[in-house]
Amino acid sequence: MAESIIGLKRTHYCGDLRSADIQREVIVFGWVQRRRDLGQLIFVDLRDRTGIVQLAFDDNTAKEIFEKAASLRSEYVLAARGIVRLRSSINKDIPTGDIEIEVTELRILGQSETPPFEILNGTSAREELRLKYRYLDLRRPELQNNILFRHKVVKLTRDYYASRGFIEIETPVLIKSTPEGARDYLVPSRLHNGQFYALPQSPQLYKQLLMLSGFDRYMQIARCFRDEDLRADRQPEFTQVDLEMSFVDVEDVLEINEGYVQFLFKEAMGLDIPLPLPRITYKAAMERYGSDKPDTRFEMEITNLSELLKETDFAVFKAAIEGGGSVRAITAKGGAKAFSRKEVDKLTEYVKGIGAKGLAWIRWAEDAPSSSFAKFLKEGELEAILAACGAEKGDAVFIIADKNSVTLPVLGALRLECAKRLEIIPQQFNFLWVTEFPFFEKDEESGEWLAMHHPFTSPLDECVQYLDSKPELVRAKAYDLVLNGVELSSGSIRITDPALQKRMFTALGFSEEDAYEKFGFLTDAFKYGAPPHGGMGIGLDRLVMIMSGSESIRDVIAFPKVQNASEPMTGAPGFADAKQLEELGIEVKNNDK
RNA sequence: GGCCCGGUAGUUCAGUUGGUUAGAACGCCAGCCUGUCACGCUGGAGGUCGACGGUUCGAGCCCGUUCCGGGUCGCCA
Repeated sequence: MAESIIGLKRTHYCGDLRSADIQREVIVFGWVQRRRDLGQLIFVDLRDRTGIVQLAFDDNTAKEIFEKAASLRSEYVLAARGIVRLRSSINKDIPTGDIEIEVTELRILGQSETPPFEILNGTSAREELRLKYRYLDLRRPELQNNILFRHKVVKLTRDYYASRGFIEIETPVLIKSTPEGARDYLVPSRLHNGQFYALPQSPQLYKQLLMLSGFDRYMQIARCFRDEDLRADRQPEFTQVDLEMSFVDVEDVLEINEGYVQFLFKEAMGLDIPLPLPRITYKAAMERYGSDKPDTRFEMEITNLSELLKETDFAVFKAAIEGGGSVRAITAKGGAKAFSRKEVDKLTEYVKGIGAKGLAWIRWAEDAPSSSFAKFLKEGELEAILAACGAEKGDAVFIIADKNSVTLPVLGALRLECAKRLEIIPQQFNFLWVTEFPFFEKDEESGEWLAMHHPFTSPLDECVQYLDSKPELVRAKAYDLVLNGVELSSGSIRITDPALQKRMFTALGFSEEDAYEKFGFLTDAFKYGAPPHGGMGIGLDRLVMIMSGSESIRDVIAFPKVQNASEPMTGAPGFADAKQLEELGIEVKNNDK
């Protein structure tokens, strides 16, 4: 039977008590972490969100309280009143380790069955089980600290942007579906059978309209939804720090957000992030790192060997170069030893899995380098390759020859893979702005030009001339903020000139009717005085994940979803009952419960 | 949708070449124990080996199908 809390008011959190509190009468609440019963002496570790304090029961304890203490089990919820005293043997491992509470009143506020797994840091219970009992897993200090840390980040975020004149405004969650980009989550309409709302992939259009309304600087901690497959750093619903500013260009947006990064890391972690943050153009990022989100915590940059090898006889290299592609390489320092022939075979399988036809390699372990292709080379070519790559004895060189759309991303991925295996990535926070993204992206299948960002992204002023003639040359006022190889944030300056917007839609292959049907409310709005504006959205879950050193985005979300987008605790999604479906005018196959 | 890894006691795992009654640790239950702090000691309970089917005299182990979880590629303007 649970006892009443009436008459008891907490004086302290468990983890806050210190030797300064000795002799003080305190009341604490918490969960039983562990009971150590020595017969005539019982110790109970009581846990709340601040930490653990030891309750002591001995021959001074009233018989009735002592017996109650003996009946305690793991995860019982207790109220304890008592006097703080010095421990006779001190535990240096915890902050409250020099004191304990001599209990004078004990109430069991809630009993507990034996939990399905032990609630300990570094628990070995598998995640599937922990997610089913998420409320128990969240009792573990590890996860609890993540959630508390997230709260701190959110609060600092609001503080920072509010202090810079940003206004927090909520935008709708039930919106009109726009058939662009990711798959929308749809919500059926009861009042309009057969019609659907969409959940926002981002508040993009609303925040632009707020700029037109004159709010000038907007921010929102916004929930966003994308019905796509999950990853370790991707959830179907996630949180963005969503921002938009009027009367700005690229520089202004980068500047205010650099300030945020510096403020946040200083206040939340005591770290100094030097400004300005480094920048790289999309083109340079692809050439040097084979990625539009390079991890700059280590070097291993890509070397282009095409010029050097343009006269080569080796058919694989020759074909790539003559076909308009390239031969490029990365050099893994110390890789000759780390990557045995067997390991190289694994890497070969790895690159084949991501689109390469094969992997050419050089291992320079002993006196003479061995390689997979030396026999096809002319005299001196191998040496020239090694020199161009800056390779020395002990290194391994990996070469991909193919179209640029293969060589670069494959080497980019291989670069990361090698760095992980070599364990050369230092624990630090490397920010990087990637700027001047291409505006268009050619769809490999259809050959059509698609917008790489959304169609309201403004082109760079000097690129506007190529809009109709050479789309491949058009670069956008679009920028990403990358942290340790993770895309944290994406943003752009938007188009505000209706005429330019029209050209944009045309270039993207929208008919005038199509464009009006989908985005008419926005283009109409732009007729009534649109200030220049731009903004970005910062992935809050990813940010907190990296700051807290978590391996998965699930570790910084209170109730995350698993890979098939279900939620193990509640079992969502679920079937709807027939009446609901009927009201919505929906017929469902397989609606078996 | 493809590929890779995993599923054996409440939990984490071991389980030999297919062979008697499937083991260990932690947890749980009971008893003992006055300074523990991962307390200790003694004893005990606890199993649909994810599910279904097949091969076999015999399957945790081999084969097939399937379910569940994780990672990844596709996908994510």
